[in-house]
Amino acid sequence: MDHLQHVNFDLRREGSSNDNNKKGDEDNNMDFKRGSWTIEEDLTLMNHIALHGEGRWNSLARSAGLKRTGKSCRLRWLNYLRPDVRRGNITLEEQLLILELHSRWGNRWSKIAQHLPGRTDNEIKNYWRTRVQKHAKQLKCDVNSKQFKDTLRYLWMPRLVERIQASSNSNNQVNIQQSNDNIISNNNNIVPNMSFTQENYSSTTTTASSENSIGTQISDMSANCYTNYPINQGDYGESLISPTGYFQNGALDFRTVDIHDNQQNMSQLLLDDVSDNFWNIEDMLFLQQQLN
DNA sequence: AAATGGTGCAACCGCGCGCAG
DNA sequence: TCTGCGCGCGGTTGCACCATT
Repeated sequence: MDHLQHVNFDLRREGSSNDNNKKGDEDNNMDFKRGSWTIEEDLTLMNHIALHGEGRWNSLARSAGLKRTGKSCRLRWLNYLRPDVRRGNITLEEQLLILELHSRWGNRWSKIAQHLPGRTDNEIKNYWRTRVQKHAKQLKCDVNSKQFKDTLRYLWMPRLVERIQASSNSNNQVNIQQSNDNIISNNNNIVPNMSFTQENYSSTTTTASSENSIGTQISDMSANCYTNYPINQGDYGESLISPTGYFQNGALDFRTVDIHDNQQNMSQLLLDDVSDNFWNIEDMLFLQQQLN
């Protein structure tokens, strides 16, 4: 039960308090339990939401008999217990989408998450901080610098597209419509018509590594998100598939790329770091090709 | 085998917005 | 208009796990 690995951690926060109780927040009230959620608490919350739906989190927490703040319940539900939440490795397609959308919107994690089915803003934020910022740090440049943004935009993202295309060529095509019919539930609050027990608990909190049909189908779907995935476009004025226009019709367009403008920067990056597992040997060769 | 350091990620925090009264 | 509450967002924290020494 991989997803429960952290259930008992963070006990240091148990019972701690803070005087800044403002705006009606109950977060710092000593009467509320803090720290890791137990299986029993999870089951209580899931069953209550299954019966009564979500929202009005403070009163929900009270009526469910949970000694938790509404905030804590909401967070637990949205980031962990929702049936459609998807955890596990961020796929290449999702990485590409995150980079694209972040280049457009910045740290608007929830907005970005709306376009990655099953992914939470917290998970995307964690991905950005642990992966992308790490690489910026290793490349000795600020994550918000033009240098690093250019690296993402002109080298990392096209490279991801190449990898996606390479992998999609070797995989069977997926019936997107079928996936769409069966899966698309992002942005909707799903209240399954079932109650949760300890026995079916694990199957309701899916992980990406599990071979359940939902995880597989979502993965299949995301594999095609740059070609024909009918994502909810929300407030996009133009195509979500190619927000910045680099990937029109699924094809790379380097017309706007003047790699030589960044030649000095990129050369310095190459000198600075060749050891990272993201910028592997293949990537280094690719970068050098672009610079020559 | 033990110690140490790095990483991933769940959970917490403060802040601000929107809405109802 | 003002006030309080509910909620969501982005940033931060710190433990468990894992790899390395």
